[in-house]
Amino acid sequence: MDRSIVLLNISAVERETGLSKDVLRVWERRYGFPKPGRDDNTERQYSPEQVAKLRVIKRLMDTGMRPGKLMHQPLAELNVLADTRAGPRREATAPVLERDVLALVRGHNAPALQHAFAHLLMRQGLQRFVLETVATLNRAVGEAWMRGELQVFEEHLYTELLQAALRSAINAFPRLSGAPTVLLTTFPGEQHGLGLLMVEALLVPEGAQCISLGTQTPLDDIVRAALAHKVHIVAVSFSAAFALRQAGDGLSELRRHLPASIHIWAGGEMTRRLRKSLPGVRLIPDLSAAIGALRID
Amino acid sequence: MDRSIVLLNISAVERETGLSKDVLRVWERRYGFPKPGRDDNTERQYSPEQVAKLRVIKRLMDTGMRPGKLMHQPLAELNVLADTRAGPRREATAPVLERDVLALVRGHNAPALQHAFAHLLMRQGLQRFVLETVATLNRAVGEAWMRGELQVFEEHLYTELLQAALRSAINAFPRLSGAPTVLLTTFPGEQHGLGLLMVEALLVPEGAQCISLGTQTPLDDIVRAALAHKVHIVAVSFSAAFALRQAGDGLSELRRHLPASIHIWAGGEMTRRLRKSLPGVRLIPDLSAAIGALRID
DNA sequence: TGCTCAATAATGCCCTGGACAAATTTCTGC
DNA sequence: GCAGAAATTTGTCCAGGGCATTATTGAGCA
Repeated sequence: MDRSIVLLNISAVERETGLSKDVLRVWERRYGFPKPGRDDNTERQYSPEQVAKLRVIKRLMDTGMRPGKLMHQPLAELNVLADTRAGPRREATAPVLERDVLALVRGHNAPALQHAFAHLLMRQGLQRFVLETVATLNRAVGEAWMRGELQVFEEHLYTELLQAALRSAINAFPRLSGAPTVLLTTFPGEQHGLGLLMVEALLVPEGAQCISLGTQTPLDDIVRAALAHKVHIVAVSFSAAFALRQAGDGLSELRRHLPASIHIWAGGEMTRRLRKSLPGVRLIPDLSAAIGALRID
Repeated sequence: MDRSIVLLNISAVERETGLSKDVLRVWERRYGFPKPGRDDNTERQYSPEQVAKLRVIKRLMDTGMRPGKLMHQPLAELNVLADTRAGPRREATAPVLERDVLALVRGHNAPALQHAFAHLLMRQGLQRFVLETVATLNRAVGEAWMRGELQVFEEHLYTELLQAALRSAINAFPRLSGAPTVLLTTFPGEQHGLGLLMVEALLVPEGAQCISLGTQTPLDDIVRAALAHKVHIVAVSFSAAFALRQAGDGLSELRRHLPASIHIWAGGEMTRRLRKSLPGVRLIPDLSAAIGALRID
């Protein structure tokens, strides 16, 4: 009853880390971590420290590392790994912007952050804003988060304000008809919609007509939607965390059920980890590739 | 390997219906439904019909019905129930709008739908648009969906275009400082952000300063965010599907961890089903109540 | 009749421990 | 140095049991 806010049951940990109950239990069995305490009813109670470590582990795994190697390292080691993993630190020239924006995020200065986005957007134009600024900032925010320098709510605020800015800018474009029509969405289980918005922001100025279904559209609904809207391209976005297998299977399914005349694009962080190539699916591991692909397809 | 798109494994059904694997298995054991086929490896394979029925059942349960009663009714019966449950059909006067909008949704006419939203918004103003039009349309869409008259992707398009329209309109308001500051978000597990946007659309014209964290903010991050941003009010939104228990527990936790000077609002469909009152939490079962509450708090 | 409180039933969620397939890594022989 | 086989790692599924909470029913009483 007076359960403290600091202890989470297995469902809560599943929600917060994205690791299924089965995985949490089997890790405990196999690796001895996380080994949560038990409540009166012998049910698992995870501490915030365990959850924090789980989050870092999950994030590292999303970049391709394997759990067996990570599980027993102390949090500090993991953070070092995360740093290394983050790739060579950006040179001292570019990061001014990142540093400033991160400072606003960490300073909880919502109005200034909103203003900064609007300002940059106006100065650079929508496409350049997305390609140069947003892509860089996302990476910086992701890395800061991985290093534990950013709280969840700070990342949420960043994402939310950015989405608002992009949405407004996109809506400001007149909706052209004709040109290629693109259906945008994610698979069930993929909650991150920022990628969709970024693609839309790149394509709309090119004259493409984008129809976004938001996140988590069931596979057969994607098919139905593509046919109903007579789109030329179906673009699906995946964050780094998305399960490789599920993505591959799903994309093959899509390919099998869509007429060959409809192109399929798969974009987002995850696509960089895909080993096998998927016939009939164009990988867009890089945002700038989207514009190029549009001109080809 | 050549798994057809029509058969789903238990994870997929969990994702698509929101019913946990445990629940799916225990229902099968107790009620004999859903009784999926098995693949070569004796793993459950659910048919689309079963999933459709599960969706309807879930939806009915979200309005307070119990599974034992529903499980053995044929789909047709369930749809009748859903109809009844939907409350007295709106009179023949109002539904013109709903009928028109639903027709656009079902006709997959994205440009016209977008235009309709923009038009109504301009004519009515943001607040009236939300209170009168959006609230009504949401109900109509929800009911049509429950009756199986709307596909998932059609509902997605509706939601997405509506959110885009609201977001643009909200952003067009100058951001005032001073006035009460409101933190908006949902609990982990609640993915529906439309409610947040609707509240924001009501409050911003009143001069309130809204800080939205988007959906699914962990509890302690809500607390940290509220303190960091020095907000006066924390507003949490719940769709009908949200687990009553989790909501009650979470709200009590929030209340315990926030200083008494910060008000807590709980809104959304779910709050209509809450039995016990939560001390220190203001229930906003009705959108129009939000504006009133703002003037009091 | 109507109402309160207790007994009973319904329901969701958690647990253990086993099994297996897919993916990855390591080994082996050329 | 490398292809292919063997071993290991890892995620997901399964069965069936238990318990706490919530809803419903029933009994006694005003």
